[in-house]
Amino acid sequence: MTTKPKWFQTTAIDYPNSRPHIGTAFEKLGADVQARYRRMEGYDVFFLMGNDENTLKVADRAKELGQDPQAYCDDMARQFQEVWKALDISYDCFIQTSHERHKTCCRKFIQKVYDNGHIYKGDFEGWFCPGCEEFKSDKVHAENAGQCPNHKRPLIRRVEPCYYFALSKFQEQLLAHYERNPDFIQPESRKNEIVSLIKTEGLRDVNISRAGEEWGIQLPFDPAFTSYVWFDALLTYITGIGYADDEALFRKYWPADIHFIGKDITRFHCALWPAMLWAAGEEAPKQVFGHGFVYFDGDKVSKSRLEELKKKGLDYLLEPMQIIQKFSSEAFRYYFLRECPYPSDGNIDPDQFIKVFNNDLANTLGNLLSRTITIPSKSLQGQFPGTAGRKPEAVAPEFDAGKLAAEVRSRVEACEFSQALQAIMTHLLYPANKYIGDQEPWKVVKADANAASLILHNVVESLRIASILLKPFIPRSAEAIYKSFNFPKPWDEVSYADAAELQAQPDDLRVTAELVDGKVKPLFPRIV
RNA sequence: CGCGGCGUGGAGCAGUCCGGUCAGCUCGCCAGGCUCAUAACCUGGAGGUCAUAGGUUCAAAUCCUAUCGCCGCAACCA
Repeated sequence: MTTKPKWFQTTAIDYPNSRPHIGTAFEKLGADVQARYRRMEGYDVFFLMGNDENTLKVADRAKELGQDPQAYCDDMARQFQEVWKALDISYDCFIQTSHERHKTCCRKFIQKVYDNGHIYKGDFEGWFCPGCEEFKSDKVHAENAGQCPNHKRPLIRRVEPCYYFALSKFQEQLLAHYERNPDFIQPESRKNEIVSLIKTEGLRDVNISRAGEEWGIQLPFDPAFTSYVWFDALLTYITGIGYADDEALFRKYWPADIHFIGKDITRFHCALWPAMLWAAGEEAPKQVFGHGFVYFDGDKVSKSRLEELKKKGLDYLLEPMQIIQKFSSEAFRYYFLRECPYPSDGNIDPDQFIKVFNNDLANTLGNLLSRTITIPSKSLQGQFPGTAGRKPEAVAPEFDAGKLAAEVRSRVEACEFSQALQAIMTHLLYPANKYIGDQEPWKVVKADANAASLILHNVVESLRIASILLKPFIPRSAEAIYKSFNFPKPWDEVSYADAAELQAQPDDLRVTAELVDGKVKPLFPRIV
């Protein structure tokens, strides 16, 4: 019995005070490609997602709507998962931080950190707004002439007892960790950012308690306080794999292989989180990946921008569910993965969306499938005679399946999804379209059916390779392409190794796709 | 001097880490070919001082310095 290597990955947990938007979807998409790729490569994958509910904003939002906070959270969690499922995000577990399972985990963890002597009681002094009932930073105080920007009332100096996590103690250990594990923070620009932040500003101890709040997790050693959101939010990464209730599962999957996060929360994941884990006697995660953001036409999507888009009828582009309904989940996935370089920022643009879809998916990939199938289905009884046992030929002299598979593989592992897709297009699918045009099988078939069959065989092989390489990106379409022919290897068992060489098949190839009038239904109907 | 990113033919980008094989890709435009295919496909063409100015080098989009312009984060928006 061989044991599969494990792969544990997470995405950032989201605040459910509004519906999932385009940016959160972007994060899940990249993570999903990684998870699907790892599964294909034989990893035992655990893909964790969830919602971060123990924040006052959530409680406030529920109150606004006249709902019980828990009911509100559960409903939002349902809505989030609805979107993720529609997008084919293949998560294994969805955590809600307001659920008891998570709270048990937090208490156990926080108690451990406390017992290990990394939490101490002190005082917090700062500028407090009675209207907001919260402390404001010195910067807010300075920039607003001592007034609360929301309430336009003077901020008052206030001191209250609190608990601190001794983050500063871990500063040197963190810097040493980054040094020893150069891949811990990806991409590299994020790492430079965090290192210089720590070196110039230093790490201060963090106030991890909030007083007098009902919504949240009580500190196990002092129920008068609830936990600061970050101190509980990060713990979802271990809750989901059984930190408090399934030791074996936890030991199997921890440490995480990769945490996908937005670049804005890098410091929490790269500094606070490893320190917390060490404080509780656990290992730090192996890697934190800070992806870029999605902008609309080069700008951030602000409230005012949203109003403007609504007037133009383009606001649907910000609502994942509406894009999926208007186009398809595959179109959605492809656009973002192709157009937005995951490590850096990307753009959503309605015209570009249609261009990318039509060019890559409709004209190149979908059309290639159509033109490959029509000749055998109309002239050769759906067969490709003479192909049994024959090793297909490359569609271009410079095409090298092994090289392409290796490139796509390394791009995917580095989360450079747009480059992976570009490589598939440039090295495989564009040449395949050119090949079929140059060889003119529609003419050849009139004189020599077998010769035409062999030409098309080479194109079918390109489609087979493309479908496998594209499987993590557009799983449904890739499957449809693969299953358009009688390849003996089951779809669920293909891996990138199967795409790394031109393969002979035992039997003559045959069209197995559903046909109407001798033609396949367009896989990606052009958007006009 | 808070931190980070970007500036490449009309548009959007890749290439920059590890200088030469680089000026590449998609769209758009012009001309032609083809007709198997989703009015799809293929070929050719026009169009670029690789932001600017210096420097290093036999050689710079690529390395160094400075300048200009745009953007993001910095404040619980991923």
